[in-house]
Amino acid sequence: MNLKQLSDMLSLSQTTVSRALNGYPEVSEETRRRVADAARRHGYRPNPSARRLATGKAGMIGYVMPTGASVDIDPHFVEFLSGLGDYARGHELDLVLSPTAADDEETTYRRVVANKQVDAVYVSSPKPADRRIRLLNQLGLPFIVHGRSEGLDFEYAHVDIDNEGAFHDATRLLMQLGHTRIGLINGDTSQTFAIFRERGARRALAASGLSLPPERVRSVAMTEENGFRAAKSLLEGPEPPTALLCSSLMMALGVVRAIRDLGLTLPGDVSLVAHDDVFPWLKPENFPVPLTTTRSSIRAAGQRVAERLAARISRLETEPTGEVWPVDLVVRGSISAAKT
Amino acid sequence: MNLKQLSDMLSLSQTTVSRALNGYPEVSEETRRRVADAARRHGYRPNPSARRLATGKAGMIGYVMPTGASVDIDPHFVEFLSGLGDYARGHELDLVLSPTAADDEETTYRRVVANKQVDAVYVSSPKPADRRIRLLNQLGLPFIVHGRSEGLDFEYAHVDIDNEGAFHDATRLLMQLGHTRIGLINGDTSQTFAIFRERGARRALAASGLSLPPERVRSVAMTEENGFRAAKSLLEGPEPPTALLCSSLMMALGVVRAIRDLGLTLPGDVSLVAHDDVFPWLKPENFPVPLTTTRSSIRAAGQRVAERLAARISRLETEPTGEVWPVDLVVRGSISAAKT
DNA sequence: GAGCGCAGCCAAAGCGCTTTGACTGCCCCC
DNA sequence: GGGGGCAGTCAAAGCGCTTTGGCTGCGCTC
Repeated sequence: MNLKQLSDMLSLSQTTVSRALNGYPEVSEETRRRVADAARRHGYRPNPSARRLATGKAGMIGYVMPTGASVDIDPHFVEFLSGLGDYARGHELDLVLSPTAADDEETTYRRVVANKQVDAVYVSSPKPADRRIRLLNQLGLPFIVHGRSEGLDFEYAHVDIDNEGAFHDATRLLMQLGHTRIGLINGDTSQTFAIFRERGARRALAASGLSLPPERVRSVAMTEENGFRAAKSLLEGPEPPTALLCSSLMMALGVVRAIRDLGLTLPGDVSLVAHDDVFPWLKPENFPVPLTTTRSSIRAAGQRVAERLAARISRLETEPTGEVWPVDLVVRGSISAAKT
Repeated sequence: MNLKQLSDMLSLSQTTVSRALNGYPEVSEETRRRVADAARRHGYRPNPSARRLATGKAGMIGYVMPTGASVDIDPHFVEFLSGLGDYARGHELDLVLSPTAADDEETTYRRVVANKQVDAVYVSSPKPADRRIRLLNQLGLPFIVHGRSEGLDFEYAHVDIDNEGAFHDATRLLMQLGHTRIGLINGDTSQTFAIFRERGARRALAASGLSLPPERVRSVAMTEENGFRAAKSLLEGPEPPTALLCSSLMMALGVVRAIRDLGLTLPGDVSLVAHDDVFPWLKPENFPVPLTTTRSSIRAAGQRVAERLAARISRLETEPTGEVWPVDLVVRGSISAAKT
């Protein structure tokens, strides 16, 4: 059933039927009702390809997804996706993933824009002065960044969590417990979230005249293995930290293993605070020693991003506003007072 | 730049230009070259919306993604996605995720088909007599199942691993070490992969006149927490198993924690074999005791599925053939001879 | 030299929508 | 009663491709 058949059936023009269905005002209420009725009865659904050709609107949101042999999509993505889906499901909004070589995202973005494949995109894992953001801003495609960049000379819409505040507070908490040598096992500092976290830790330490020397920081891809290695190298060094901050639960697994491996106790010898993105399949309270965490649900962020993306598409939202969510600090058993 | 402009520029008809670009034979070689040259120089790219309207082909593959408050997309998905991306990236194939309520996938599939949004879809986590497969078969949309269903009266294309064989072999190995009471901590048996695994274990035991009584089996969502609970309840029961089979590394984390929690040793008191889907961020060799695993890369499966999907779209592949991959058995430290 | 086949090209008809611009009554006002 | 305004409707022109069904002219055959 297409528009023509429907309009013939109703002895109306395609114009009128189209307008009736799309809520244009210049259609009488009665006609509108007749049309809506008939459309429902016959299960008429406008053909999206045709509509897209005519309007240029795709009814989809996009994500340019870096892939490649050396690229691992990380499991955070799936949580974000769950959130996106939570919202999109109710709105018949589909998501288009465009795989791209990690070193050539620009081409893919341009293709996506040129093809009018999607009405908006979201950008994840921003870096400082992120080129993708600059590009999208310039191309004029609506977008929302999950996270924040830095050093861009324009505003852009984003949803982020207060990474700096979270790690500041976590660090201060450790300091209140008497820790002065605090190590940071961070994600890759080419990404802003990691930079902010480090900054937060540093700021808290500085407030008491302490510092976070480079040798007490590790910035690595957030895997169990890297967590293990980082913790081990930190704890085996001279003047080992008495407390560790860790940017992900996956790394925390490795950290805990390293602590045990070295015959140390948690939290007796080493206190640990990790960041928890709230995975259903790995919970900080279920660690051998329940983990104190800074907590923020990535899934919730996904929902919000989807919601705002939809708002931008329909022009309900136009300002390039950022929002930054506070992060919970959840105290559990993995921290204790520093030995004196 | 659109077709008309390009053809005007070349003083050719749109027909000829279109045919030249799409490799039709009734175009002279010289013309074809001229056209190709001009197209490249001016960066002409056919508008996919128009093409799709004209041909009905979308140039995308789809996935109907269950979501909802009570649905957790699991991290295996992201690995599969990586694989899909590995292939798709080189072929400008995009992936459309259509979020759906978990209890109403059919509507979404029908919508996707009616809208001609995608040229093919893949189906994951099949159940016995899976309705989605039946539906797709009936609707005539090309598809590939990652995994297998059972009890369907028609053939369909799929890529699966030999779950039964894997767990059979793992079980046999444990039996060769003298274990007779073997427990199974499985995924949700509403899914065929879990059914096959259980069957494999059962078959191996039966071969020696042993059995796998229901009280020695747990079938749960594959989270760390569930692994912990399952292992604990198995090991605390009467006649506890001396060896455990476990369907995922995430659960294995919980299993290991339970073993420790009970003051048991791995592999002294309990041997453990887990299935490893090959995550970059959690590796069996990095467990406190390196894990013996049945191993198969989900990412590789994703690549293969994408490849075959593309082949089906272009009608290079038409037979509903299934392929079943053998699974590696990788022996590491988590198993030992049963105490006598 | 009539007739045929074929290579190469083209005009035009879709594909199924949206949107522009115009038209028809009808009411109302002066 | 002529004219302006407005509500409601419509025909037709896109959107940018693909594909159908010719058409032309050349070389060949008998």
